[in-house]
Amino acid sequence: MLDIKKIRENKKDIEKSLLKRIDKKDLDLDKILKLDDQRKEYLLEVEQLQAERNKSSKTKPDAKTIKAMKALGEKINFLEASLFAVEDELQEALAALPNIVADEVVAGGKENNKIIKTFSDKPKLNFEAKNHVDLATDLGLIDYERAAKMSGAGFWAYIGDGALLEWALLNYFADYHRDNNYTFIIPPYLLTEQSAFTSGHLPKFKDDLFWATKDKLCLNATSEMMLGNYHRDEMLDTKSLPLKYYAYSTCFRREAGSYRAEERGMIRGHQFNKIEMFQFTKPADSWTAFDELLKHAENLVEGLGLHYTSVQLAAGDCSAAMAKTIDIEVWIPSMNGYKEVSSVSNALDYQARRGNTRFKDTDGKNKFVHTLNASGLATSRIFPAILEQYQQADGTVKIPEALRKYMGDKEFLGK
RNA sequence: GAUGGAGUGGCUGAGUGGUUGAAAGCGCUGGUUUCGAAAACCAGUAGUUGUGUUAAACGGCUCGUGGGUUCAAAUCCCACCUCCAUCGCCA
Repeated sequence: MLDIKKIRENKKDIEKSLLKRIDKKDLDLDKILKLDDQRKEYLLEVEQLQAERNKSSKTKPDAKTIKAMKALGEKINFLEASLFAVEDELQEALAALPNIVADEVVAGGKENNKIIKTFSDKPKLNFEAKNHVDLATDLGLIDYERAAKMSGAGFWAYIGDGALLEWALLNYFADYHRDNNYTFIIPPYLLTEQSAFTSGHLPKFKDDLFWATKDKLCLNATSEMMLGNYHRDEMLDTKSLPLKYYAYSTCFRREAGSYRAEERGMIRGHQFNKIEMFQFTKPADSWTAFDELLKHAENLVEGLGLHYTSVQLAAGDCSAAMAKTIDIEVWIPSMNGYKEVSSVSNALDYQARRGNTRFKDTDGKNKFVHTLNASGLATSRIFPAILEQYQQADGTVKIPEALRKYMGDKEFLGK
């Protein structure tokens, strides 16, 4: 949610920023300002009448005043109906606007994304390399068939060393964040409609979420949904900022529609595990925090020795709430491409405004915090990347050094 | 799931229709006193929003949330949420 006051003050700048990500025909700030003018007009009128009524309600009024106040009450109700209608319309129009983007974010869609960093090289596989689905199945790490029997397509079960590898990854991530003094949260996995709305996933992603309709709850698609709500309607202690969290949750996504053949296996499933980093900062500190989160996410992938690129997204490819996003994409040889393993984003005050999360600044004014999030990391693409990038000619997979201590010092999968 | 109780300012806690945005205490801030401190005493101390130059001043709204009754609601009515207690159920 953008600040109507800022729209009023910096209309030109905001317009210019928004046009980087949406079409001119979808943008009408003048209409929004006009609605706000109208809102104020009604508000003033209503408040004046209310003041009049309050004055005569201080003491017991006589019969004549009661009659007059009754008429006044009806007038107030009538005006209020108009006021509420305008307020709703304004709210809806404001909610439909995406966030502004940072200056350095370029206009346009995916085609304008820019690689800003490349780590390591593509591994040289001087033999007939297998894809991760075959590797996982041949090595007995993942059971796709029985998972489908139990739960249908789009699910898998980790078994044996596969489960240990998954567990090792999560431990490796969690330990890293713990050592950086982030606070660990294991949130509930089901959330209310209100929370999904606050996190910005409703109404847009309604069909991408799993619903426990009887209880009016939905399964979280990312713990970002929970973390964004964690301090909803709170006044944070200024001294406590920045608040740094990492949360583990299983994530559930309907991913309705069929997958492309290349997205077989665990590249895109209904359920996966992810640790998410999240920060609540003072406005002045959010870009420093952004760099920190990016560094942490990159360190995690680098610690596993995986070849990846960091990509700065163009305005149209960032999700609506985000002012800037950098994706970390890991190399999946069998796909001859890179797949996202982390998305590092700064929402500025866009989410905080929706969630009403504020702090009292040194000047005594209440201000909205800035929120940032970054995966740190999701396992479901790291796992395949490890299998494929670390596969050996004999069909085994070398386990990245950093994970071995979580797997009984095992060196190879399949040996 | 059932029954009962509760939800008031930073905290504790009064308040069942009319100058109550809210007693009192605690806490906090300033002052008096003191070499300094404590104690005591005095004064101040909710949020949000609107008009206004982010002044002064004035106004609206806010006693869990949302509706309703009334000229007037913290106070009466309805629904919901959360917490506590007891009972029931329980992978």
